[in-house]
Amino acid sequence: MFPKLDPLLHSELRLAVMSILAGVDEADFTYLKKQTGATSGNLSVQIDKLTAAGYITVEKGFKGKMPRTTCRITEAGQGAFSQYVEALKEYLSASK
Amino acid sequence: MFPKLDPLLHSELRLAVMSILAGVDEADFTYLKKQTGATSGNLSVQIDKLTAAGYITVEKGFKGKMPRTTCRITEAGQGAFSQYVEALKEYLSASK
DNA sequence: AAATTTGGTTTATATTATAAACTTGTTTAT
DNA sequence: ATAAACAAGTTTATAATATAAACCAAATTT
Repeated sequence: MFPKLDPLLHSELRLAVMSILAGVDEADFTYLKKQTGATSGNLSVQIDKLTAAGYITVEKGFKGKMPRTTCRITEAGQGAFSQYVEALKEYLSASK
Repeated sequence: MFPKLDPLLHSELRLAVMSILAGVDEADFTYLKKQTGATSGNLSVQIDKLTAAGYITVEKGFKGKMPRTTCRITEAGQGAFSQYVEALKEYLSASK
């Protein structure tokens, strides 16, 4: 009745990050930070976890002389996100 | 952009419990346990938290000679659940 | 050239979820 | 009548998670 929710996505900040990345081609660290309102430390850790899971990829480069970390969602990440959304609907609509 | 998700509801088991209670007049401990597949210990703890938050009420009685714990959602609980659902939608549809 | 800002990472702490062990009482079998 | 098994939970311990605080290196500003 209640499907298991992917613990990697059932986290406020990681979900927000995935939600942003799902709708955009790429986004860099500072953009994600601004949009989510997260602290750098928290964001850094959560990005690592999503990367380790293969849900996103991280590319490190420079924008001029400043470091720049760019994130993209992967196919696997898109799939997991969709599945999570579907699973969650079961929880939200069980009352019907 | 991303509203804060009520941490009391952003938990797999508590959300399942609230989801069930939102659609029914009352439900007892064993019913909730069967429907959610949770262990007794986990369920007991999460019910306590929902009770402490005022989201549900617990009534202890007997069914024949056996103890029976009946749970109901409160007005506050209904409200918090609805708000949570609305907030969550922001996360799921940010990609649009 | 000192101070500040940018863009992060690492480490420590607080919170949470979960499971394991225990309790109390009831049925069922011997 | 008594022991064994079961029901319905609670309490306590452990593992996992989230979050914040502290730190670092390089670039920019004053």
